Order: sequence, then C-alpha cells, then structure tokens
Amino acid sequence: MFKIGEFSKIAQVSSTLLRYYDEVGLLKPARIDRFTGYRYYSVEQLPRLNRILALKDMGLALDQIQRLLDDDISEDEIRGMLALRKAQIEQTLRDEVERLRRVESRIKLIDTEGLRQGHDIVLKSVPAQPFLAVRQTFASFEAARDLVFELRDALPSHVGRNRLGSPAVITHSENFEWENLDFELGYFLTDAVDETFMVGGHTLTVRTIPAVSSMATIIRLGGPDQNPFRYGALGIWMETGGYRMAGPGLEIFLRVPSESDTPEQAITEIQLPVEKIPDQAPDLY
Amino acid sequence: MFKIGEFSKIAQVSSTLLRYYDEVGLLKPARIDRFTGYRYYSVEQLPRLNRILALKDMGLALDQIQRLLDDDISEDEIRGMLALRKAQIEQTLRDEVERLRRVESRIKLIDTEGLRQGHDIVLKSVPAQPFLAVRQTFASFEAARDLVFELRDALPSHVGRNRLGSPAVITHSENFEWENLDFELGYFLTDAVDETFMVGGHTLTVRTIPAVSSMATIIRLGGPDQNPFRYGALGIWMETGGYRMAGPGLEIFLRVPSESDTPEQAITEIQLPVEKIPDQAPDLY
DNA sequence: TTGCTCCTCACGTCACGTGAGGTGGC
DNA sequence: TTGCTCCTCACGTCACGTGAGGTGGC
Repeated sequence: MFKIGEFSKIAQVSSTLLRYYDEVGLLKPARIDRFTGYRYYSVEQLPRLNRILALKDMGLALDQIQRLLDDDISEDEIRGMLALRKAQIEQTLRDEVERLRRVESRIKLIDTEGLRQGHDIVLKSVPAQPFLAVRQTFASFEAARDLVFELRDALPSHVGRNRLGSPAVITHSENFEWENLDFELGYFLTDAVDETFMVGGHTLTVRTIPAVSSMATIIRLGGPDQNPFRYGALGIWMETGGYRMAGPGLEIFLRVPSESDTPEQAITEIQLPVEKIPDQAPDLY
Repeated sequence: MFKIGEFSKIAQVSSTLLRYYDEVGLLKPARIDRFTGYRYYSVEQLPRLNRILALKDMGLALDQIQRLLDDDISEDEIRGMLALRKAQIEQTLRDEVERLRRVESRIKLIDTEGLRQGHDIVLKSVPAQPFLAVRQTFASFEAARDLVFELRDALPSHVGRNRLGSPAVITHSENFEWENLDFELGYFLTDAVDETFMVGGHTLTVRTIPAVSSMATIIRLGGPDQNPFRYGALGIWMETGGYRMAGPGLEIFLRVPSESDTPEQAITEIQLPVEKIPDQAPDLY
C-alpha cells in the first residue's frame, strides 16, 4: 500500500489527478483511513490507471473511459466508440490543415501587402443550403434589383415568412460585366421542399446549393459600383495566398435598401468558392 | 443603427456572442440606450467584427485578437504571433496524427486479439533525460540487481538525494537472454551536469538519453521471470499494430524490493522505442 | 393587449492546477 | 520540535450557450 505521494511517483502522475479520479469515481483508492482521510493505493491498481491514461491519450472523455472500463459495454460498442473517435480525429486533422492554410495566407498577405491591406477577407466553410431562384440574363444591375424588390413583396405569402432566408444571387457570368448578366436570383430557404412558384412571369425552383469547404468572403457596403474594389481585393488576396476560383460566386444581400433609401445603404456579402493551387503539400509523416 | 438581433442576423453570429464581446471589450456597441440598456450597432462595425471572426478562425485567443486590433502592436509582433500560431498548429497536427495511430492500433488489437488481451500497453512520448550509468556485461540478473543495491546505498551521498530519479537499465543485448547481459545500468537525474563517479570499482558517467516520440510501455509486477510474458505481449502488440523496434529498450525500476522483500514486490516499467512500419500514409490533402 | 425582443444575472462546460488554511506522522 | 505530507474547500481556466425572471416597444 502506498500513500498518494508515493503512488503518484510510481505512476508518474500528479497527486491532484489521483484525487480528482477518486472524486469522479474513475479510480478509488484501495483503502481510505477513516480518521485521517489518507488515501492508500495498491500496486494492483496500476494496470487500471495505465489503461485510463492510455484511453485518455486516445482522446476519449473521462466518462467514456469509465463506461468502457466498468465493463457494462459490449465489444461492438467499444469498437463503435473507437471508430467514432477515429473519425473525429480525422475531422480535426482536416480542420487544422485548413486553419494552417488560413494562417499561412495571412502571413503571406502581410509580407506582400503590408498590415492594413486586404484584411477584410474571411475564409470560411459554408454548409449546403436550399435556394429558391430563377436563372436568367439581366440587362443591368437595376433590372436584377427590381426583381429582388418584386420577390421580396411576393414571396412571403407564397412560402411563409419564417421559411425565408436572405435574398442572394449566383453570378454565372464568366467575367465581370456591367450588362447581360447571367444571374441565378432568389432567396435562401430554411428547409428544402421541392416546389415551383410563378412570380410575375418568372418561374422559381428550389435547388440545394452544395456545401463549400473554402469560401472566400468579403463585405460590400454600398451598391454594385463598389464591386471593382471588392472583387479587386479578393483577386489580390487569392493571388498572394495561392488560391484560384472553384465555382461561381455568390452575392448575399444582407440588407436590401428600400426604394426610398440610397444604394449606399445596401450591405452585401460577396462569396467566392476557392481552392488552393496545388504545390507540394507539407509532409506530415 | 441596428438592435442586437438585427445586427446578429446581418453578421450571422449569435446575440449572445455580441453581448460577450461587449462585456470583454472586443466590440462595444456604437451606442447604448441609457434608459433601456439596449445595444445599438452600426454598419461601420461590420469590418471589425469580420476581422475578429477571421482571426478567431485562425485559432488566436480573444485577448490576442484584442491586442492585435487595438493597434498597440507592431507589424513584426503580428508576424511573430502568426508564426507562433503556425508552429502550434503544426505541432497539433503531429500530435493528432500520433493520436490517430494509437486509436488505429487499438482497433486492430481488438479485432485480432479480442477485448481482454494486450491492453496494458501504453504508447507515449518521453522527453530527453540525463542518465548516470555504467555499461558492462553482467553474468546474470542477480549480478545486475546487486549493483542496483550498491548504487542505491552509495549514490545519494555523491549526487544529493533530490537530484536522483529512478534507477533504470538500458538493455543493449540484441536478443532476450538470461546471461551475459549487455546492460547500461544507473539512475536518472533531474538535472544534467557532466560528472563521473567511482562506486565500488565501477565508473559511472552522465549522458543524456534522447527524447523518444513513440515509446511502447508496459508495467511488470514481479522479477525478471515475468519478462517472457511482458515482452511477449509487447511483441504481439507491435505485430498487430504494424510497429518495429527503433532502438534499445529500457527497464525503469519504479520500486526496487529491499533485500528482505521477495522479488514479487518489484515494480518495473518496460519501455521499447518503436516506429511505424511505413506503408502508404493516409492522404489528408 | 399580445407576442417579440431586449436586458441582467447565474450557472454549466472539461479536466484538472493552484493556492489557502489546517492537520497527521516520523 | 520541525519539516514533510496529507486533507478539504474554493476558485480559475476559455469562450461562450442556456435558462430564469423581468422589462421595453409596436
């Protein structure tokens, strides 16, 4: 029998940790002195402690370890827990690789552009979302804006107020243009139901925009006349970071000015799916 | 000016987060109503919020972000912070890859050996440590044990009681033998000072055992007669996990029985440096 | 008047580490 | 007697999320 200090030295863990495992019931001392409260551990408890540490090293939570060791769990369940843990670690690895890319891009950006340039760009991942929209060619931005107004007035009664997300446009045009705009224009929905609506001669259908793991985004305050500056900033950012476009861009209208407002009241998030131009990947193995 | 709910929808964050950032001073509302306490935000605060979110996505802590945004920091310091963060992420990646290996080994072990076999083995990394020892050939385990007793009695007066760690032996013998044992026997030290000691005709010198990133370890309760079982378990574990030896093994004597004790009182940690036998590495990119 | 939104606490999270203040054992 | 070890609280960590209980605004 060892006192907690001796046992902690043998097992190479802290006494605090042993007291904590006693408190949560993971590893009770073999004996506790009734009068002094001293904890006494025996060598036979070493294998259990080592098993706890091994499972902890795999990243399992303490309550999982407890269930696992206390045997009220089948071999298949353990297999399931470990398979789940494996999937989680693989996800963590992917996330951290992405995070590393963001940090590297930012370092490169500071090195080439200085501290105060291009730092409004946020690289994020966006989930798949249902989008109710019509794709057509617009003569001008004004024509597109007019359809947004029309939809804003008409759609709530068709689909219900609280199923409606933000209005947005997918810019299918290959190059940046001021006319003959190939736009897919409509509203994001909070749930996906296959539906078709007629609004003022336009046929709107629901489709699910797939998830994008690397989306470069920037906020635009003001109307389309700000686009050259914003898309220009995105272009510089992509070039210094070693990214290229990986699909059509989006503009999400976070705030649409009413007819009485000026266009400067608009708030728009520009989104561009991007991918890293492959060079040699860092070798982690 | 927007109330917190509107602003949270535009920025696509929760109101709770905005209140929290107000509380910690990261992002104060443009105006607070003196009477109602309502927070009001303006569009000009969107870029700052987006910068906060971008830096958070890189894994910076909120107080770092605050220092970074509030400008009392030079470009070089920012570069330094990001470089540090980059190094941390790379370390996390290496750690998670190791973790993944441990989980995969455990899954394979359960698949091939069942639930109750070989689960005493802990794969861990150990830091570099100074080791005061003599290397020589011992006729038998008993001869080695006698030198341990001798050192235990003699060394404290030479090096000081609290600089002395655990006694240990590095097993240089190629194969497992019962005689003619090529052992490096001595004590771990808590600090490294180049020194040489003579104890009973043996010359002990200090050298630093290098760090080992993958060390397979198992506890042995009892004397060397338990070795075949313990090393056997390690062998099975290595084979199913796809590991091979990567250097000489160690035995760390966590508890040395006194002369009056029986050998069964001994507690020893067997350590074997291992490395993964390379196959195709999982492709994360 | 009724929802809806806003407010301020207070608590929970996860696995311990770090004191503070006091006591037992050689 | 003096260190040394042990004990039990209580608090801090990090970045919020989740109620509870109450109030303001159309």
